[in-house]
Amino acid sequence: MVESLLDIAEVAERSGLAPSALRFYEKRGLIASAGRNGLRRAYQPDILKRLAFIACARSSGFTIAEIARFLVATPDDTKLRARMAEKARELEEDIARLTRMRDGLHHASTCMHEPLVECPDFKRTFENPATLTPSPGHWQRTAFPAEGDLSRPGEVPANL
Amino acid sequence: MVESLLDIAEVAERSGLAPSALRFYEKRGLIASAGRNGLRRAYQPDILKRLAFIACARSSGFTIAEIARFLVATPDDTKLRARMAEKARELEEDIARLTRMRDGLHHASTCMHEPLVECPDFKRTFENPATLTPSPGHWQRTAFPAEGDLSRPGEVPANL
DNA sequence: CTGTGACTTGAAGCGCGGTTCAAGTCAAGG
DNA sequence: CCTTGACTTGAACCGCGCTTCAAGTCACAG
Repeated sequence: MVESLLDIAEVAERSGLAPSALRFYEKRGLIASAGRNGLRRAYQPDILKRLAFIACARSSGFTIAEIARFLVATPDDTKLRARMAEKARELEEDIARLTRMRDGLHHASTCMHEPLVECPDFKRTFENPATLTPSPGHWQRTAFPAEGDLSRPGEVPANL
Repeated sequence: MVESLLDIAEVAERSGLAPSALRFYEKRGLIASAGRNGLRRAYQPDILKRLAFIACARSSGFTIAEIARFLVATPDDTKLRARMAEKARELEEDIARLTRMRDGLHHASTCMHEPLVECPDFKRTFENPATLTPSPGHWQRTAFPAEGDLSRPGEVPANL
């Protein structure tokens, strides 16, 4: 049982996270190592599930600080639970927005309008009611290629 | 017709964006002013729709640079269109992940496990197959309160 | 003509989520 | 024993998406 522990490198590889990210998460209280082998962190195997949850939460729009709070939450923490319920509702909106965006993109990828954003069908997707703008303070990002040459499709101003 | 133009302050108010953000978007090529009144930018009313689209795209995980490219895209830009289709597929995954997270949160907000993250039902939500980790390079964020005292629910390490 | 005050600019700064770096430590192999 | 090399640390740095700041310009009121 003493030997079921995972080295940080192994955790990094299996989780897809950089070792530096693991140390960063530890500093922020998201994870903890089960002990050390010399200087080296040793993790219990179930750290991987925790990391999977963290990754899911991160990509769902939670900050590191939020996740840290969620991870130590107990049933009597009513405020946090209220916040969870609120977050669940926010996620509904996010889902609606993403669905719109997906539909819009899907159309744009096959539409013949010049330029694409001027297509009436496309615009209609974004014209309607709520679910367009996120509740204040709420966003996301996706790093674009950096690899692969998608970085220069439209010859954007390129200023700065 | 010459008087249907909007002042930057008006656009800011109606769009919910800060004037600085509008200037920033202009610098990045996302928007353009229709002209100037003295020094002041004057915008055509339909800028608001464009901004709504931009906000939706931003909150769907697109970077400023991506949006800039999308906004100038034409039907013959096959690479970009391929990327759009790919993005649409990624959004499917995002939606699946958000849906999971929503369900997990919804359960956690009414569950009696101590601590909440150890609830088997909750864990099961995140245990299964794909749709857990985002395709590499892909994330989002949500600023937490800052207002309202949610900032200290679990007395997290507080280091740093 | 003289404020006033909302805009203009470029440059610097900020918060987040890490990565990178220099310098140090340790276990294992030869 | 000494080397090797993967880990350790704290601190510095980075990219993104803005915001803030100092200094300047302009339209309009009085």
